[in-house]
Amino acid sequence: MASVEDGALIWTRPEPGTRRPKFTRDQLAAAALAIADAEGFAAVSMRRIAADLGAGTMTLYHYVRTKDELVALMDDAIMAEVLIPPGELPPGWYDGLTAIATRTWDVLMRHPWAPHHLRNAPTGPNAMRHFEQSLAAVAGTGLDAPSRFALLGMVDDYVQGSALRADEARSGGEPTADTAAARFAQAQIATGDYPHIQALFSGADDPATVWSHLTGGVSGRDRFQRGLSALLHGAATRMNLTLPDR
Amino acid sequence: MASVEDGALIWTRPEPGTRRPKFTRDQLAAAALAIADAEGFAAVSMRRIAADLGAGTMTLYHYVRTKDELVALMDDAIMAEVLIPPGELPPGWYDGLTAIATRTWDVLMRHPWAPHHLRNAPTGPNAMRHFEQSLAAVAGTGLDAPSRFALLGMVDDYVQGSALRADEARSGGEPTADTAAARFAQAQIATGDYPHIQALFSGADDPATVWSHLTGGVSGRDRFQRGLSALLHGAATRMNLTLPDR
DNA sequence: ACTCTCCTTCGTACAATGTACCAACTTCTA
DNA sequence: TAGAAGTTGGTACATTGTACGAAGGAGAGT
Repeated sequence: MASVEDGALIWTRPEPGTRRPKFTRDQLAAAALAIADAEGFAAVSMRRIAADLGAGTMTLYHYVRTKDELVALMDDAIMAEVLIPPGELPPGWYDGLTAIATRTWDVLMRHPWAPHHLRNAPTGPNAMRHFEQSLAAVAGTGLDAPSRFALLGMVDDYVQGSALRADEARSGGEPTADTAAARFAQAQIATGDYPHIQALFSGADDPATVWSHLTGGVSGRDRFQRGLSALLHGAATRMNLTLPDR
Repeated sequence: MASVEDGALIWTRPEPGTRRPKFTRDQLAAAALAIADAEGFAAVSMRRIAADLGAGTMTLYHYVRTKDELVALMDDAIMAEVLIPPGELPPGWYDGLTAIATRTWDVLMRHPWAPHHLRNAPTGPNAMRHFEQSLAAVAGTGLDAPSRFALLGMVDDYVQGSALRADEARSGGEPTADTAAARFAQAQIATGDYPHIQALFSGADDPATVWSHLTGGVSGRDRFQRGLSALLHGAATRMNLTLPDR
């Protein structure tokens, strides 16, 4: 797989189209996205995308120089979903950032493989629009540039981390009952070497019960929003920002 | 590549050793870790590890069932670094969590590829010890189990997100001058479609200058700790926790 | 209409990877 | 000294990304 660094980014090269190509880059990205959502990112191979499109494998390389570029296209398509439609950004830094972060989280939950596999994708046009939108949200804070930047970074860190961990939990974390991982954990706890974990799990033998107790029946989305709120309140205190009174 | 799910976890199977094997699992993990640190995770192949160890490729499969298991070993080795030595955990939930999170961040910075590639690794013994240690840190808060769990989750989300983003920034983010990505971003900004980004970058044409201005000359580690502090303060407010007066 | 150009398609081929299979070697036990 | 079983590693195969280059087809110039 070629590096991202050689030559110009895909968005700087015009899409083929002087004659009449069979496909567009958007179609390739859509096909790839569909495969990833349905069967996971690992199922996305050049051969597979081409097959779904009814084309020869090497045809894809007329639209894209490497698979990494195709992944960049996938990333940009997802960033488009993240964008808040023009005019719908709530006023005020707190509500604005909350809206953006929550929407981002929702999108990432729809494409759970994304945070993990699109990590190396270069910044595309939609990622830039997202950044622009984020800056717009904090424009009214009165903060200087470095502080605004830092605030956005903190929020982004938290969103990414949450999405990543939520995916992890879904795909074989503690909740499901009889996985090898769960059995191993049970056995380890039974040794008595982990008193605090043991206390956490006390009162229930069924892992599912324990899990729902630990999460307090709160959905992942609510947990995400609570953490976000804590983070924003903490940041507000440190940066002397006004919180909406509510 | 086999799934993690089939059969028992590697830690439940005894290490070969009834006769006199040439290697130990720890040696495989150490060799793999050395390769990943020196040349990136992509350079870690079974053939390569074996070569470095002076063994035939298939020999590795006597110690490990799949490459995923070897990766699990790598992950567990890193989690060992994350553990705070017994007795050195500072008292108090705030200082305890800060110590654990910071140490974790430091370790992840030493193995920048880790947060990205070890994501699917199953929970091993050292990960459990880490969890136990984290629970110990919040034991004195008086919080109930779900709240303690939520607090740790928030911190973990933030640490993972920060480590991930720090790695991203290092490996070809904005700072470096003349990458294809930087040139693309410059060109986009020049269109005038991104007024807020433009304002952010105003006053300097040199990307490196802009970057150092945006980060305010603060190191990644300091930025991490400030965000962590904001998060912990926000959580303290929401959960009625006592902060150390300082 | 015809040809020439070059845009577009895609079959073949190759290097790299994880790993199944199995033969050979080695070491302990009877 | 045999036999059994633990340990090593060579060969082979399927799967991946993609380089190369031949073939098909649309439009321009005559």
